[in-house]
Amino acid sequence: MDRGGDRVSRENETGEVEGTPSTGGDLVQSRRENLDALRSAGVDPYGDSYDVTHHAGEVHGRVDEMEGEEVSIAGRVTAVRSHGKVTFMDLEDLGGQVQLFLRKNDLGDDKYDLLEHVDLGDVLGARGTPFRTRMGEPSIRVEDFRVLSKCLNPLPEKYHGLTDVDLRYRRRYVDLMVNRESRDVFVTRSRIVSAMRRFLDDRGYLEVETPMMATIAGGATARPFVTHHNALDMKLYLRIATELYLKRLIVGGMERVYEIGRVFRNEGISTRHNPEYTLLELYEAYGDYHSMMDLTEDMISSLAEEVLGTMQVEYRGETIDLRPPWRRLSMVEALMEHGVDIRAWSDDGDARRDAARLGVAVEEGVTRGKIIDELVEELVLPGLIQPTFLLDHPVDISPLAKRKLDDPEFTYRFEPVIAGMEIGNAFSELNDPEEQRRRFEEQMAQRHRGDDEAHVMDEDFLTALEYGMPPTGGLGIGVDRLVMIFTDSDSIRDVILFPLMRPRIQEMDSEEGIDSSTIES
RNA sequence: AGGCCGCUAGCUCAGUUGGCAGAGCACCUGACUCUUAAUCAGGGUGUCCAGGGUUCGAGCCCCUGGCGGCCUACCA
Repeated sequence: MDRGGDRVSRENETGEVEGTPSTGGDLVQSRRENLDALRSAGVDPYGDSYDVTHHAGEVHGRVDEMEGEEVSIAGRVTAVRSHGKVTFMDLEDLGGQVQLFLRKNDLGDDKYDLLEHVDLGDVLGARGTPFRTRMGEPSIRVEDFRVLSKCLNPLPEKYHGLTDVDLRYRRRYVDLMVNRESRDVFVTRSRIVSAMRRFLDDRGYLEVETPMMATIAGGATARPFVTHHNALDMKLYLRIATELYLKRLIVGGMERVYEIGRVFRNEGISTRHNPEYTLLELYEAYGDYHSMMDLTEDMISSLAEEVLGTMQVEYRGETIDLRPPWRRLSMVEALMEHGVDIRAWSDDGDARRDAARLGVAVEEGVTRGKIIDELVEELVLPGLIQPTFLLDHPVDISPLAKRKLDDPEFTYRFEPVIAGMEIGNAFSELNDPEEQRRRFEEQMAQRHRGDDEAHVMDEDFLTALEYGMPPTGGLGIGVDRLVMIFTDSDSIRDVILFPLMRPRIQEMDSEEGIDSSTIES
């Protein structure tokens, strides 16, 4: 039959040509028509503020005690089941969802007919009284509703949701809209960070902010992003750590400081690495790495208890028990368990032979400590599922950590490991300015041998140490990775709202913004 | 950076040996005053990632490129 004809009956002042029915390929078109229809019915489809008294989840959960009360809620329409003169809708807000029960008798003909122009995904405000339907479903008998915002784009399928990972990251707003699990992850993330602040605030730590852009990118061994300041005509680096500034504050007498902030590392992207990530760093005057271990296990287990209600979390099918005390395992012991006796190495050749024997690739010219680090990472790390402090790192890969008094080739340093993932880094801070200078010089030497991740010299930091920094314990925690464990996420991108993605061609900035200095290598 | 895999309707996915482009949901038309992955009747809405090539004929085969995922490498 000719479909073009009866199609036009429906509200078509757009001058639709016969043969090109409005139902054409464009799903957006029918939504635009509904938008226009609302406008011509005198309804502003992008309405004014709405007086919200309750959340959907609250009504859903307490429907029996709320019966007869008047409530008004607002959220997105996620399902419509129309039965002629009665319509059911699911309305979803951040906290949950509840069913709307809309009847022609209750709303009147004109209002009820507006439902014709409500699409899946529209933001709706509804006022009415909670009750249970005959099927027992907690619902709101709606007396009045308003379209608060029109959704012009079609939503992903209700059953499978949005699973295309690329789209989930690029259009996070859609992901958040339709995938409750995704929303839950970010709510949890927010709770973790705020609980973290409370934990530290309660213990007398001061939250501070230090420069994100500086002329030296120190505090870690990593390649920085480079940018340029026009007025001063100088090169600036985006920070790779907050360490050296926070320690200057300890010198200044601030005693206990922390910063939760983004750091930027110009390195690879993977399921465990995003170029910008959130780092908690804290420093405590008069502490050391033992007090930092106590603090770490105390903090992380408390966060789990507070945010998740348990200290035993499920991660990738394993139950991880965060209750203190955590296992403490030195690097030397750890390798010994894998049949590597680093005490028996008489020179670097022995180290290389052991690495080769175990099939661990080691670059030419790297230091002995680096070889130990690689062996641990390769052999030990993947097996450390339960929380473990991996401790006493070699001195040459720990330029800011204090040397062990009884074993000067190693340092008072540890990395907390959970589920085979390094989630932090901590040490008794090196506070001897002369020793620090020698360490920096050694790093510079490595740099000249081609290691462009080696630490750079920071004269002002040395000057600060010369004023005297108290013995200090310092700790860094990779917040994203911690969130991964708390939310059972296998990719860091699942816990970062907008992870870095290569731009789609049409999103490329043609004028300025992207130039060689920000996308090098 | 290297290797492997993927890209088909708004979404989730099929697509045989190279022979008219498919399903479910969504959407459109109609029915329905207690449904809930509502149901019933009817309708397929497409730059098969892009550009070349082979072929009578390409979603499928070949080449180049784009984007993504996983693994390896670097790192936390």
